[in-house]
Amino acid sequence: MNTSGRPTDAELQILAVLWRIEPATVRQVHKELGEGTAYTTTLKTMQRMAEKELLERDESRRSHVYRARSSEAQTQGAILSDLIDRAFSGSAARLAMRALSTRRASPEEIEEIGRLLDTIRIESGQRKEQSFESGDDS
Amino acid sequence: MNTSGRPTDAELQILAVLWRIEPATVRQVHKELGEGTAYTTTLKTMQRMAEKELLERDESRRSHVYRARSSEAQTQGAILSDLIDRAFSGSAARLAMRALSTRRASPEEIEEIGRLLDTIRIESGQRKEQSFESGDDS
DNA sequence: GACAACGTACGACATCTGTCGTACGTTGTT
DNA sequence: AACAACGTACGACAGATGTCGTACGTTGTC
Repeated sequence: MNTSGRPTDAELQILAVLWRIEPATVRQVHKELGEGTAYTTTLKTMQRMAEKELLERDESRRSHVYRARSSEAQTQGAILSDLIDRAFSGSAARLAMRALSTRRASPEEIEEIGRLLDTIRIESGQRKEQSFESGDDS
Repeated sequence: MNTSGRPTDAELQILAVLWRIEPATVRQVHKELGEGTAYTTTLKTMQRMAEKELLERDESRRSHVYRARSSEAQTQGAILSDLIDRAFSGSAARLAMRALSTRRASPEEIEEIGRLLDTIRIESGQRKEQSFESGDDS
């Protein structure tokens, strides 16, 4: 069974669509997926996802309307957190570097990451100053 | 079926061990995994991995000796590349930032990523200069 | 040589996944 | 009213996965 509530391949594919057009009906999602499979396949998967609490659905209309229960960020974070523990010895940085080394990012994105790093430095800097400046140690 | 040759949970768990102590016998791997499952479970999984070409084994000794066919870096890269496409619209940077925002990294690691960013900047800078600085084309 | 240890090879399962086909009810159109 | 469209609910399946138990051969030890 899945270690966490991690979505399967088919589920993630559906979530990716919902992250773009949410909420949506099965028909809409199926259309977005390119209709490479039978409509009932998408339907079934979304129903199972609703059972698993991955999606929530509004049955007030004839065509039920679905939306993800967790935000895109939360889901991505959960997937990554799981992966970080299982394949990167618990180090988010290792995963990040591996991703950046494996797939090229645009200069704009590189700068964006640089800014994120600055933010993180400041955040942990707050804490750091206390043990840095003060000459005491332990 | 798996989109790519992505290892499953149990397989990744075994790979993680091999990345630390390679090569290794089933017995060793099983021990490292904490023996939470039957020995034959680990054996079977490793045999299946060998069939799938995820592992290669040396049968010259009584206790077969296994090792990963792809390096840790390659495997991690493959897993991430797949995930980048399926959940991050193809952007490695998005994935990296999500990881860094979700799980805290140490100051040392932050600096390490900073240096990686510099390297990437230089690499793409090489190419850039030509279309940037020089007014001529050749 | 007899017997316990240890290793591999297999066969078997229960689940989970991805996929459909079919049944059946609701809406909308003539 | 009659019928085509459209939607959901289900049952079914094949394949992959995670787990074992059992069978059987090899290695050491008394």
